[in-house]
Amino acid sequence: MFVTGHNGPPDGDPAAATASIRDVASAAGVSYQTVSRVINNHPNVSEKARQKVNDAIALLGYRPSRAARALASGVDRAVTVLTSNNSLFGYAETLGGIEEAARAAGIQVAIRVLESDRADDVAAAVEGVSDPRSGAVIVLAFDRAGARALRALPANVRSSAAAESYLGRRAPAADRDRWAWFDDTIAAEQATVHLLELGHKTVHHIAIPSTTNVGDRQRGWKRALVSAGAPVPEVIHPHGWGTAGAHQEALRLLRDPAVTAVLCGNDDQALGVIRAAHDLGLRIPADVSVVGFDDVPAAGFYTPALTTVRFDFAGLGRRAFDLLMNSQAPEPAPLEKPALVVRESTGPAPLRRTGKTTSDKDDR
Amino acid sequence: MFVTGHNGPPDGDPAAATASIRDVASAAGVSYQTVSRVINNHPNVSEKARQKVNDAIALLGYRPSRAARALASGVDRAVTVLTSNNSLFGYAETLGGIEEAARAAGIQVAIRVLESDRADDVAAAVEGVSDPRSGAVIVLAFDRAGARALRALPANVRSSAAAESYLGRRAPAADRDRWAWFDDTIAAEQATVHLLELGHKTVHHIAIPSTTNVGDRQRGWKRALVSAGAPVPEVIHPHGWGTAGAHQEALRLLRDPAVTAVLCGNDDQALGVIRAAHDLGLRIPADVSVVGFDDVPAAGFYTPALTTVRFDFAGLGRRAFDLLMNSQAPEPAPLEKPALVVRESTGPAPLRRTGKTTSDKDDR
DNA sequence: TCCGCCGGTGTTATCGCTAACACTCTAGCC
DNA sequence: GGCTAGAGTGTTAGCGATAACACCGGCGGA
Repeated sequence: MFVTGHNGPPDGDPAAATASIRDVASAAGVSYQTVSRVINNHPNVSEKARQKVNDAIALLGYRPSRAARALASGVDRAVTVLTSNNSLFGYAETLGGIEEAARAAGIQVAIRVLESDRADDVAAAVEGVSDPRSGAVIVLAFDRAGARALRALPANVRSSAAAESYLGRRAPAADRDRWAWFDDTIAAEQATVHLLELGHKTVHHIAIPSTTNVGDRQRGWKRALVSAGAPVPEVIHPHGWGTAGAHQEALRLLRDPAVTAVLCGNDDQALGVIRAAHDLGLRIPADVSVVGFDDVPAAGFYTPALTTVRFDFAGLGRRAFDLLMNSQAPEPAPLEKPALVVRESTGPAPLRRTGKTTSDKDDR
Repeated sequence: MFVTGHNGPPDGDPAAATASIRDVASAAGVSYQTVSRVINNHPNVSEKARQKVNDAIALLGYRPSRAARALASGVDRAVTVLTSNNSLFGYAETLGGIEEAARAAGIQVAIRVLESDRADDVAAAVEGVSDPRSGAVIVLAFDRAGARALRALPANVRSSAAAESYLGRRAPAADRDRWAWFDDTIAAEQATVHLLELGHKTVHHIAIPSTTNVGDRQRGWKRALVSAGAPVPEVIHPHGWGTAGAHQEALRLLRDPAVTAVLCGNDDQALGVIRAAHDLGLRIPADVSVVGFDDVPAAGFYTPALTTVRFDFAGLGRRAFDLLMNSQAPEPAPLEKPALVVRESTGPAPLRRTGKTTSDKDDR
């Protein structure tokens, strides 16, 4: 059926073969360069020719070869997302946002996961995506591994970053355009203020592993405390991002009757705290208030329903993609501001905390 | 520095350019075909030549061009994962398993999400991945959209499928080798038996949207009931996979004092049921037992901790990849069997259910 | 001793497309 | 009327690799 190419199936059924640009050209009665112009939307093509070519394309079921395109132009129309744990809600949603935007733009999305934040793993991942011919890269810099990868990325690969807060303080101004991020500090501050306004003397903070030594959430939390004249307790750093670590730490933390409000680094941690409170016989929010971050879909159905900060992760992903492709655009893709969602897990500070721990004075 | 190619940066800094196979060849003093043989592990290359070529590769920082390879060989070393909702735990984990296996094999992973199970969306997605030159495809057939896409996939694209149960009953035997799946029926049966053995007269079932009219979980659940001589209640079909739909349905279902055990289609739904029980003043497991599916990381920290069926999703992903690439291998990648994890949400059947609904006789 | 096989290597022809340049023709200008 | 500008199209030369084939030498068997 088609004369060019090795696109035909190895055995028989020539109908399944793929048409090349030349087949289209001869069917349309133009040179194959004109076909190339049409599929690339070049301006200087007569309407008549464009029509003929498009008809031929439809007739033959022609599909441009990504490989040939990439080879001839020197760069693939693709973006690789570098991420460390794509099962976490925020990561998965961000990836989804990127994919959505990329799909609309006709650009392929590849993924590459970072095994850990160890130097060799980061280096291997960066090496795997550092070929500028393979297209652009978006780094999910929510954690240390991502932040390191981003730093290690060679300057000659087009890239942008999605992060929960701006990590490029020391970067030149021009580089800022490569970042999509939330104002994490203000979000944390608002959540803390919410608790303070409920009458809590202070707010304890269980943190997620940060990209930096002092995360921006921690900064906002501290700012709220200081400006309210509240004491600033030591930050708790459980192991990892998960529920288990926070649960374990909370089991110790909540024994202290002075602890009446806990701001957690994410919803999973908050769930661990809720469970720890339950284990200790404490009521939420009567004895202790809990706030999370992220607003995972299940958060509204926890018992009690979780007060948390909602992030527009999908929007973040779309914006990161947008920054990559249309840095010229007057306005990058819109991004909802983080918003505190008040549910059941926060309430007025208790006059006096109840629960069995009040009587349990055996712990130090 | 390098003489061939347009790989150099547009302006200056030739050191950043990319070496081509020819540069390597001349540096090693061999023909570029020999270089090709070395990077493709062809057998007939002398150890000496191989050594020289590898040295030159390291020296020049040579990296093969994926595009050129794909163009010349006719097929890209890539696999595209077709998935409908990559934020759900099982999907994300499976994707992670695929990525892990693909990374080890040096194969790129791309993703393409299915917007919905509407015919046009499915067709568009399938169209987007049906170019055999773009590499293989793995379909996540956990839902109707995935199952439809898999059916619509042309025979000439290499593909495999990951599913929660085997959907290819009517497929020819050879096609079965393309499937990675769990024995969902047995898993559901075991979970149901667990509840029956606790003394529950029957088990109600809240289902997730199935790929087929009668899901395999439903089949296993029914089998257990029938063989125990227990009545088979009508299956509840909430809207979607989420917590909200299950919560809403459970609010109605649990009003019936005869309902003492609920088997949910996934952990999110189970959370909705737990919350509904709480809303109705019912205790779990004293009044009603709840079982989920998936064992999401948070399940062990719900209040009460959820009894659920654990699935090895990452293993499923690895196996799906394995089936695609090494169908020759004597043994596909190992896959853990689904396993019931008993925690706090299941307990002996109540003699008589308590809770305010017992007195609330206003509902029909 | 001659032949043929085969390990090891080089040569040639594509793969399907884009980019740069060349060419033709018409319209608009002085 | 001659000239130029520019729209519209065709021609040519790669992009960086793979595959098929050709070639060359040494070895073992007849």
